[in-house]
Amino acid sequence: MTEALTDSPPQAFNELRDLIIERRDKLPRRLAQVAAYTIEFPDDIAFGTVGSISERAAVQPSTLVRFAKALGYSGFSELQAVFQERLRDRPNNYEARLQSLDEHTSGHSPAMAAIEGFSEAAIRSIERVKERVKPEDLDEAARILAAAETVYLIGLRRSYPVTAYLHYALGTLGIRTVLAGSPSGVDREILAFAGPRDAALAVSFTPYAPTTVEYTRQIVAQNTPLVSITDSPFSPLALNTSVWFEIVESDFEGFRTLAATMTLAAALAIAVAEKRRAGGRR
Amino acid sequence: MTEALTDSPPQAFNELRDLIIERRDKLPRRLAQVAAYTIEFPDDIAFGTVGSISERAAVQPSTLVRFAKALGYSGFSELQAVFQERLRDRPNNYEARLQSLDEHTSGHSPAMAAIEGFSEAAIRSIERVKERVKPEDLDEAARILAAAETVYLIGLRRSYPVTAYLHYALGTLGIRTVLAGSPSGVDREILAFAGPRDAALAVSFTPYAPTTVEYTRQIVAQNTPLVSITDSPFSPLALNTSVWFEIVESDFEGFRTLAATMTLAAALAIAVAEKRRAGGRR
DNA sequence: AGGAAAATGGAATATAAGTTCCATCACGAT
DNA sequence: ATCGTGATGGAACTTATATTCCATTTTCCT
Repeated sequence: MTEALTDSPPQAFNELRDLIIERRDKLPRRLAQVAAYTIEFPDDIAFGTVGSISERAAVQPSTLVRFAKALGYSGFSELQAVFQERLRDRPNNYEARLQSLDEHTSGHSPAMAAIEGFSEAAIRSIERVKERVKPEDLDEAARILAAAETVYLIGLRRSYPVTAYLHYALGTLGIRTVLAGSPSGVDREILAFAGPRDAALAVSFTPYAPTTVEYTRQIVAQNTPLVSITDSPFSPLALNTSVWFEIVESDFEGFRTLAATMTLAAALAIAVAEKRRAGGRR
Repeated sequence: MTEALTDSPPQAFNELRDLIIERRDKLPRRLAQVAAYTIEFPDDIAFGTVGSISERAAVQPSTLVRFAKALGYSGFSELQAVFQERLRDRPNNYEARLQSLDEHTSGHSPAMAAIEGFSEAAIRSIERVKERVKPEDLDEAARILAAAETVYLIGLRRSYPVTAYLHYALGTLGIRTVLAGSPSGVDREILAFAGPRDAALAVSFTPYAPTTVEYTRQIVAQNTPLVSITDSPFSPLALNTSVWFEIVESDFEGFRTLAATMTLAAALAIAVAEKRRAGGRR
């Protein structure tokens, strides 16, 4: 059996990469060839099979196993896992930024760790909004809300701050809104006033408050156009809705911020205001 | 054999995603369950094996194959390939990513410009929080709030969503809160109950709502410790306050999001909860 | 040049993976 | 209530994958 390393092989891709580069010229010919291939086509290592990779790298399958063992892994699969980790859970864009965040985090007070953790989660979430929200949807939502005489805002529990914000934001922009979910408790009666010439905006995340779902049903039944913000295509709000947005807030220690949702809400408010200005008064 | 589709199944991830979402509610129970899992954990589909995925998705291995076939693929492996493509050949280096981001930005609809603009503003604001907030301040604020019998939350207008969020967040963490600023209009009387063994948290930004300023004066006069979140050292809230945080939300076209404030609020909530847990009950 | 040690290619093997099949179950129509 | 269709769970089967083994070649030292 080939010699194994005394200490355990790297689990992080970057370390592994460094190790391969460092060892490269001490390795025998075929193994060096594999080393070069792994550095050049890391994605292929992550997804390929021993057979397919060996073919493309022009070596024998057994050579790949040897290579992994020479690096201290128990077999090729173990080495492959490291290459896969690199591609996993990568929230597309801000990886580098987040990584530097992680480095800062360690060694701080628990309070500061919370700040860093939530910042990281918030930035990720916002990034995702940018990627996922379709311009057409935003335009359509803005059109609906801009055309409404009154906008009914529906949001309970965690979603309530969002509707409260929109209540404020749309209010300052001269758009009449009615906020459901406040402690008044007469929401149903208020929502009964909504008609086809109004519009409603509902916000709800898992676990969806039954009341919110019920309200949206009522709204739809009254032929009032509905725009929703929710966290999954399978959310009850995503059905029967004129337009809906998917927002996935990353969590930190099981707790979620509202940063991304607030960002979308702000954009929506501005878009509505612009539509109103452009489309003339109604 | 199960029915196959007439036209070929999607090779691009986004199309596949849309297809799954569209078909979701027409699928039988177990297949719908798989559908939800694939949307929620696409990375797992890309890297897992039929065995491991079926275990985590709580279905039989055969169900995964059925799911793939129901979508028109020849088998699970073919569907998996689409999930892998999504992760392959993604540019790693930071600059390239940012560049592609910029390219997306320009030439989009005004609606999308709003999303991009607010996202940028929000991320910048959050990063500033990270830099500016002092760990000692956060610790001290958490200590004050954790020691309080009741936490009084003061926030009007744009700040109201923040206190509403804290009302919810602290509530779920088992901390008694009273929310001022809601439409009830009896805030002053409610705040009169606050004493030295309680604490208050006030949030206010320019232009500072006179009512908020007045409330904080009242609170301080009653010897209730006060934590503030505001946007300038010269804010009326920064004076006479036990601890205060400076949050500057970047604006986009004169409009401000609450992303950074929400992030700080979340961190504060967690920090308080941890202090409570660590420090025993009072 | 001769020999030992290491490296290599390729076949053999054991393991794991994906797929198929069938008995059973749930549900809707008659 | 009964029948029939479709869905489901789980075992059986087939394929392919990673790993091991060994004969052969290469390398390097004396």
